[in-house]
Amino acid sequence: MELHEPELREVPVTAVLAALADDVRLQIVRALAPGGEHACGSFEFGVSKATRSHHLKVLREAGLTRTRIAGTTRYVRLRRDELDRLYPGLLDAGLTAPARPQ
Amino acid sequence: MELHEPELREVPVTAVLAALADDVRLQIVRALAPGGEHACGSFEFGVSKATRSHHLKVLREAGLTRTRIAGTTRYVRLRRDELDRLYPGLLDAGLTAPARPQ
DNA sequence: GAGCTTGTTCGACGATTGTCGAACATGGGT
DNA sequence: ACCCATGTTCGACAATCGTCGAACAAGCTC
Repeated sequence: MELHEPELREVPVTAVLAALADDVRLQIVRALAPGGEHACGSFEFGVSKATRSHHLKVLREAGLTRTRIAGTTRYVRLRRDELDRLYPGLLDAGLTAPARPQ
Repeated sequence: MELHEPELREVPVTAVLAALADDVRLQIVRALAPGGEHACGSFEFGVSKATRSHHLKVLREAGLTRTRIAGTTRYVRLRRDELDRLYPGLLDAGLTAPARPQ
């Protein structure tokens, strides 16, 4: 299985921003933010697993996450260091903002 | 004429991010970034004026810009201070990144 | 008032996006 | 070998988005 994990600097900024501009994906990023690996199946955000798989693909191809395959499960982690180096503050903007206004 | 210019904290982060996740709008923001007011018509980015008007509306309703009406022309400016206070680093991420990778 | 300039609004269109169930692939267990 | 668990991929669908030309609105100038 080939996983497409682009270099962050090769991803257009608009693609990174677009990847973060979705509620479900932002929830995934929030869950990933404290660090460590999470199994894909551990994300329970009220969408089907097809949809979840789609969102994880968007995040990965935008250079936001990295995925490790172990047997049948896949572990995802945030590329925080790279993100913070290339776009300092961007991640924090999405993380610290209230999920919903007010 | 009523212009809808929401409080920034009342705008979902995803809306702010989505507003920035477009090439034309990012070019507008870049042009606005140095400061000062720009007439709407001063943006020449290869789109029709209908499309430009649409993008400026998206930016305004996402809380990114403020518009002053003077006669038949409208002057737009970036809400930089508010943006930087609420989402430090977010604007810079979009501004400092190369328009196109490489 | 006539005409020009600036900008918005109104369909319309094609493309993209988020969502799902179903089918498929893969790698354990027993 | 068979089943089960974990994920991906494949249509399909509705909704949203970016785009345009045409029509409209409002204000300036002569």
